[in-house]
Amino acid sequence: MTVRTRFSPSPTGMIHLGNARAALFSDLYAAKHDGHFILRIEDTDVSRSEIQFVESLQEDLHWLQINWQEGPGVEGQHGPYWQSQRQEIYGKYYKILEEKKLIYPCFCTDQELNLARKLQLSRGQAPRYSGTCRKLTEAEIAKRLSEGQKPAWRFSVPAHQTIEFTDTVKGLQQFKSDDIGDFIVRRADGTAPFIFCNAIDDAMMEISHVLRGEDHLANTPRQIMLLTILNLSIPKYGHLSLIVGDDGSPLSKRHGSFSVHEMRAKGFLPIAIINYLARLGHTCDTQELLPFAELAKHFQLDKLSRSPARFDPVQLMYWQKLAVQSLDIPAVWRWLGETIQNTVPENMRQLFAETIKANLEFPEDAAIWAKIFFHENVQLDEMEADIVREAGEQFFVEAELAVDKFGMDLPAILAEMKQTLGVQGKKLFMPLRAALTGKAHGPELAQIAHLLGAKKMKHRLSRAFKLASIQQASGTE
RNA sequence: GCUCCCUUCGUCUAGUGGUCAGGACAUCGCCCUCUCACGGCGAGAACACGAGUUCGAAUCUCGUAGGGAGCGCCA
Repeated sequence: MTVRTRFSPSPTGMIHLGNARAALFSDLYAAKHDGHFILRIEDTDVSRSEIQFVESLQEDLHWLQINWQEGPGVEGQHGPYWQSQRQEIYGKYYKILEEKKLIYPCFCTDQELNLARKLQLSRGQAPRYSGTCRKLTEAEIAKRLSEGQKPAWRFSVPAHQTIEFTDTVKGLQQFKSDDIGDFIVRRADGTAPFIFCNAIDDAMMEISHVLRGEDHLANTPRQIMLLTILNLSIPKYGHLSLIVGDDGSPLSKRHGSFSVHEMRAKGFLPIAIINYLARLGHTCDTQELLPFAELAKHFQLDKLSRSPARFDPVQLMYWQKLAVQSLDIPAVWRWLGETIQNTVPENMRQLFAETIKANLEFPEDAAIWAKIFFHENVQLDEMEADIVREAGEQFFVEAELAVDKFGMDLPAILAEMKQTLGVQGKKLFMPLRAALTGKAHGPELAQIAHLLGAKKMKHRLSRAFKLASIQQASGTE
């Protein structure tokens, strides 16, 4: 059997980490089995769908390296891949259902429905369509239609049945049809709602495996009923447990920014995100940072966890660090982005990227170093100023002399200062580091020296000298 | 309220009747080292609770508690 999976977002917002995970898993599964991954845009809710979201969604997916073999921009055998363009397909099935008397028109208004729901809820019952319009006679229906009322159509859920299926993640599932109310399969305006078109499209597109959020679990028996009655093929369904925030509640803006778009803007690397996601609620038998193709090889449906997983930003950062370190220098340079690139002199690019790479998590970290290296002065914080004062005037006198003598050759400078001052180790390096960079921590000093150049080094050392002498003057009072 | 799903270190998880309950991230300590990071070594840290089945239960059964989802002319 050819594996065909799909991701079917509705373009009502930016793509989220949870969505991205469902898409990723679907793609990984297809890739693992040399199948097709299909992107289908479920834009049937015209009022909420926006074209801009369709575009950003595709962009985000591509950025994550989630690529579809059929879908928008990649036409295939089973198009169109926009649900809004598939409405006539559904018409055919409405006809069959109507002929078989499996659906009926419902004239109930929103108010009536809401009232009934509230009543049932207050009585401790599950809110379910009561079946008012199911009992309508032909004559009554004809009368209402002639009055110009526009009905929605509901599926007559059969009584006393058990719908069974084996979820590829959660195992055997059983639902009683008596727990399921007659649901709408066709809106009053003639369009098909999710439950219907999603199932029909999966069948039409010959989807073999559906991986979707657990929130769809209860929809599954309905869709199976429909497909069974229409004699269409039923995909294997697997329901992914949801991702929750660190407090166990559903992931939301409260927990930070988790739209793929924002993560991208922040500087997350796609490889970091997909490696993290592939190990969230899924066991991967290796701990290495893997490219997409490798991730696909290691993806297994039976390694999917049944329990909800917490999103852990710290663990994500681990993958981000690995991902950054795995980048080669040209890739680091590109990743830094234009703003930072513009602050680094052309001939310094290679050295700059090499020097700070190990200290980077995001491009914004590089911005700090670019400022330190290429702006005129550095600002010392209290701790760094203390280090400078403690070293004393003489330290910086000697340092300046050494720079005069050896330029930016730091090993030589250090050797000289070791001689003249008789200090070494931390006492030698820290004051220099503080004076030159304004920070107690950072990359290799020898490379920093080359980034700064002798002139800037002298300038900063003389400023450090002044700082140290003020301290000495006041200290002798 | 009803239906369904879930419950192993702080987090992600391995584990399918007999394990010193394993790994990763995080934390802490040591080493490496001019600092941070990297790397190496090590430590602390978990079977939600209660019954039952069994010679033996994280593993099977039933309850309880807690968390989540669904119950739309949204998807």
